[in-house]
Amino acid sequence: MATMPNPQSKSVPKPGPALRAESAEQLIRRVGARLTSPRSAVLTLLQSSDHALSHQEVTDILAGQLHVDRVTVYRVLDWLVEQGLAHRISGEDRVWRFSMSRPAINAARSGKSGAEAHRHAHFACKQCGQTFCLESIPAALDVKLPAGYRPEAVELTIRGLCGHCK
Amino acid sequence: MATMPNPQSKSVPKPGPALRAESAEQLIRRVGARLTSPRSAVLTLLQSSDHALSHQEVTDILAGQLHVDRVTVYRVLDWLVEQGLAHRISGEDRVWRFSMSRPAINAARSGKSGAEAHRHAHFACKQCGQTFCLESIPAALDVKLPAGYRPEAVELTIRGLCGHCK
DNA sequence: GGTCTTCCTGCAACTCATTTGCAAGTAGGC
DNA sequence: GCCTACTTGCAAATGAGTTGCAGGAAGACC
Repeated sequence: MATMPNPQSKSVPKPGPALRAESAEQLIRRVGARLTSPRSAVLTLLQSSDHALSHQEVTDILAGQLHVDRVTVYRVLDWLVEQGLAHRISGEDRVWRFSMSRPAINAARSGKSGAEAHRHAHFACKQCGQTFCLESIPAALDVKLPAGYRPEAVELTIRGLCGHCK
Repeated sequence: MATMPNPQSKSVPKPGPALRAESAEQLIRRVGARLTSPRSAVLTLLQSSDHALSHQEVTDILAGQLHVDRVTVYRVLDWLVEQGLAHRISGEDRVWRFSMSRPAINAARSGKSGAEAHRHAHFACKQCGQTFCLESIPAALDVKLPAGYRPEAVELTIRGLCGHCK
C-alpha cells in the first residue's frame, strides 16, 4: 500500500499486477496456515486497496467475485490481524477498518509481530469516511507518561478532509 | 438552544466534594439550558470521576441514586459534548467514553468550543479497561500531511497498563 | 401562586456491527 | 484416496447506540 494514498480511486480497487494474488497466497503459506479462497480473496483485496477497508466494504466488493459469508469475512479479518498480516483501525463510527501495510508484511516475514511493526498514523476523512495509513508519520512512544504508566502501543488518528474531499 | 450565558457569574469553583454538585448546576446554567436532575447527576458524576466513563458505567452508578432512563443518559451525554462541557473518546471496544476536562470547562466559560479545547492525549489501560485523560500531553497538529490533506482534529491514544495495573 | 409553552424524559421498539454455536465442508498430511 | 483438524456457512444472539412519540416538568410570564 502506498505511503501517499490516492484518494481518487474509491472503493473498488484495481486488480493490480498478477503478482498480487500470488503474493497473498505466499503470505498465507508463510504463516503456515491453510490456503482457502476466502483468505486469499480478502488478503488480495486488502493488498490492492489504497485505504483501510471496513468489513462491509470487503463483503460488498467480494460479493461480485465469490460467495463468502459475512461471518467468514469477520473471521478472516480477525485472523489476518492475529497473524500480523493486517492491522485493525477503530473509527469514530464504531466500525473496524482493516489495512495491510508494508511494515506489517515485512514484520510477518521477519517473525516480528504485526502490532510491533504497526506504528504509523492514520487519517480519517470526515467527508468520504475513508481511512488512510500515513506510513511516513510515526506514532511514536516518546511521550512522557505519569509515573507507573507502561505504554505498549500508540494510536494516532488525524481527522479532517482528505486530498480528494478538501 | 440559546447559548447566551447566564448573567449571574460566580467565582471559579474550587475542587472539593461539597462544591461539586453546585458547580455542575452552575455550568448547566452557564450554557443557558434547563436544569434537570439527569443533567445535573451525569455532569456531577463526570466531574468527580478520575477516568472517562462509558454510558454503561454512568447508568450503573446513577441507578443507585435516581431513576434515569438509559436513553436519557445517552441524550444527556451527547448534549454535554454538544455544549462543550464534556468530550467523547472512542475506544477499542466500540464504546464511547465521556470525560469532563478542565480545559473544556474553561473553554465553555470563555465561549470557545469544547472540541477546540480538547487537545490532549488519552491513556487506555488494557487491564482495567479504564481510559484516562493525559491533559499534560498535547495531541498536536504539527504533523506533515500529504499535499491537500486538511487536518481538523488529532486523536492520540496510548494503550498499555496504567499506574494501578502495572 | 397559577398558567402556558417549550424543551426534556421515559418507554418501547428498532438498527446495525459484531459474536457465538453448531453442523457440514474441505485443505493438506499420511 | 482416506482422515482429521481446521474452516466455512447458516441461523440466532448480543449489545451499544438510535428513533418516535406521548406525557412530564422547568422556567417565563402574569
